[in-house]
Amino acid sequence: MAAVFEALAAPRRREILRLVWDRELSAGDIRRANPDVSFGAVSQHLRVLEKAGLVARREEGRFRYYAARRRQLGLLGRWLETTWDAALSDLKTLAEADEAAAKTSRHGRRGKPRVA
Amino acid sequence: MAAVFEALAAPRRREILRLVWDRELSAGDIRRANPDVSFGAVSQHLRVLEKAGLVARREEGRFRYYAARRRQLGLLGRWLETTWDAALSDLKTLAEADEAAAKTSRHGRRGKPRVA
DNA sequence: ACATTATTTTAGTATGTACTAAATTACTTG
DNA sequence: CAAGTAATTTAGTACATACTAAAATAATGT
Repeated sequence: MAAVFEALAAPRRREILRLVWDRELSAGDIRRANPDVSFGAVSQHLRVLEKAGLVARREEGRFRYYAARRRQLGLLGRWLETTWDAALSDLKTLAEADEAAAKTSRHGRRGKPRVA
Repeated sequence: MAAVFEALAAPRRREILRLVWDRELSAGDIRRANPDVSFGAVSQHLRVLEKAGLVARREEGRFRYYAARRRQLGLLGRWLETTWDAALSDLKTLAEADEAAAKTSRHGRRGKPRVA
């Protein structure tokens, strides 16, 4: 359990886990999705996730494919999913409110955008 | 979500959360249950847990009582419970195996104890 | 064999954080 | 009010860790 929480404490690793949640990606794919970080860093994060049992690794030629071990995560996995979904629908709600406001005023929003 | 995982990443905070899981305890009680750490450290941990929404704080006189916010934890809370239960039953299994071994040999165990 | 591609490993650095001791705030009681 | 108790806050330190650059490992293609 300790390893699981330690692994999920880092935002970068949560992002990686989410990235491989419903598709298998190679280490390079994951690097490409995180261009602001070095390949070495990604590789290190993957090792932490793997040791925590959060992702599975499959070797194929010179590629290493990673995928979330959703089955073994059980309730924790489902909690993650609902949390991610909630965050998404919050964004959706904001966007819709924005849309409605723009329509009402018949002008676009001014001032600071609501979402950074 | 970030705050939740960051809070649960520290073993000491997981222990405190577990301590207030099914009873409300004062900061002093929690300190007394963790005699190897200073009161200041406990207080800091409690603040982290509270900011993450994991525990609720109630003031009464000069006491501060803390309790886990189990309701709001939903599936995550249930996952924690099952994990803690699993760890417990592992210990139980070990103890029973030990007991059986002792009975079979009609002597107590020798050598290193199985659980540190 | 050599160059190329994919990934991991290592060494070093910089920031984050768990901790302590001491100062501070606030309630309670003689 | 003064003394004692409960808890928090602050400043400082030691250790953990996220990161980078570069070297190492390994499979593929020419």
